[in-house]
Amino acid sequence: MARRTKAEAAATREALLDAAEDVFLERGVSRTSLEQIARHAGMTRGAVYWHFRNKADLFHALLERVRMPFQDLVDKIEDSARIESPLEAIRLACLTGMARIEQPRYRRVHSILIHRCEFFGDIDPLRMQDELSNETYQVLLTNFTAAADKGELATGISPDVATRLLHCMLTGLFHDWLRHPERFSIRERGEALLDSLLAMMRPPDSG
Amino acid sequence: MARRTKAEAAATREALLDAAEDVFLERGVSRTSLEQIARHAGMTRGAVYWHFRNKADLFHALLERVRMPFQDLVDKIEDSARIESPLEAIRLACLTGMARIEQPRYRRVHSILIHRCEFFGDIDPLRMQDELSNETYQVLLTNFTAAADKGELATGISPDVATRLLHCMLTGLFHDWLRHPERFSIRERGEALLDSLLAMMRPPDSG
DNA sequence: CCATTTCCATACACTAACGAATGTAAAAGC
DNA sequence: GCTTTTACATTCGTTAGTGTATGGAAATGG
Repeated sequence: MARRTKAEAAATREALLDAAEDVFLERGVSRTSLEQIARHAGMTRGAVYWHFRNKADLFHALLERVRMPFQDLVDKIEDSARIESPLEAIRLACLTGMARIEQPRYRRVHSILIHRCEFFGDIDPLRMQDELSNETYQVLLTNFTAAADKGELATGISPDVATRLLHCMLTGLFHDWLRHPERFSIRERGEALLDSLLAMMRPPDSG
Repeated sequence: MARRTKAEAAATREALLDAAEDVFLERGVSRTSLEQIARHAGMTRGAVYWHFRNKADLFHALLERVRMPFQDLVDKIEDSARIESPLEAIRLACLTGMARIEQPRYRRVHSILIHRCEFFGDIDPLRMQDELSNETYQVLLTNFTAAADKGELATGISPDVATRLLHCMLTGLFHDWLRHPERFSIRERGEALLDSLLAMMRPPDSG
């Protein structure tokens, strides 16, 4: 086979990553061979070993394609809503996050990470889940604390409890949805649950 | 090596299952060989292939050891609390479930199922999670519906929303805890969150 | 326009793991 | 007490997957 142009080479690299996404989702990471990935992309293992060192390196590249700068998302939210109300900032942050996660590429990669792979090489899904979990927890906590200071939380509901409640609800919703993403829209159901929970947290006279 | 008595044979079978639990947790299911399991139990692969057909059969036996009859748990709860209040029945069911899950054997097997294995053979962790999820959802829904009929839910909170909120919170708490079971007790933190959420759901005058 | 590099295909060696076959000594059954 | 069965250990053949080495043709740079 002949050498490709640079654009073609970049295209086959993307095709390999796309194929890996497909086969990983279908068969699980450990059960898929590099041969299967190459065949699914219309290539051979030679192409795989040219673009990536091994399966772990390929997997790492898969994650890189969806690496979302979490702090950017937080900053954007805070810029637009910190002047108004912390609870509204929380609402916007959650909605934006869910909208992003619903995009096919993000959804598929998270599905692979959580349901289709055990830890291997230098990649530990548990650590990645943990980091994301802690980040959202911290953001929620600071905003709920600010909300309490502004009197947006009902008496008897501490920022700590509010944070843990919402945090658990979000991760639970995420896992339930990820098991069957076709059954419902996480953005729609998430918004309903989020609004219900936030309404229950507000002081009784603010309805 | 000589033949063992029936009791000794049963003991080595349990030892093999114990060893499998250990190695599965440590290395993940797909990355552990039957040789490693056998060695960890002080045996050889011959013992493994005598007691089990293959790795899938061994894994199946692992699950059988913790197979909890969910309906029994539900019935026991309903027997003891259906006469009083549906919300109290929910509370008891959740507490009992969390206490059971906190036992080492249940915890370890669930950790393996969720974090340490991809689907393989006839075992699909997603299907098992889904069944458990649906069962708890149905139990919660019927009890929350009964609670609404008895006026135990605040106006504006439908049984449907209440069910989904608590259900998401429980699965989220479960996943958060299972990632680091040593960080906190799911029973203690779960009870606090559960009480907070149920308090927010009750009509305002019932405090 | 020529040498070199690139992008992949093909071929090869090597290993880990499986499953079956076989060996074996003691326990169970009668 | 003799045979049969059990409960493993040991050995062996086979295969799937990996990583590397080599080949080749076209693109790229000068």
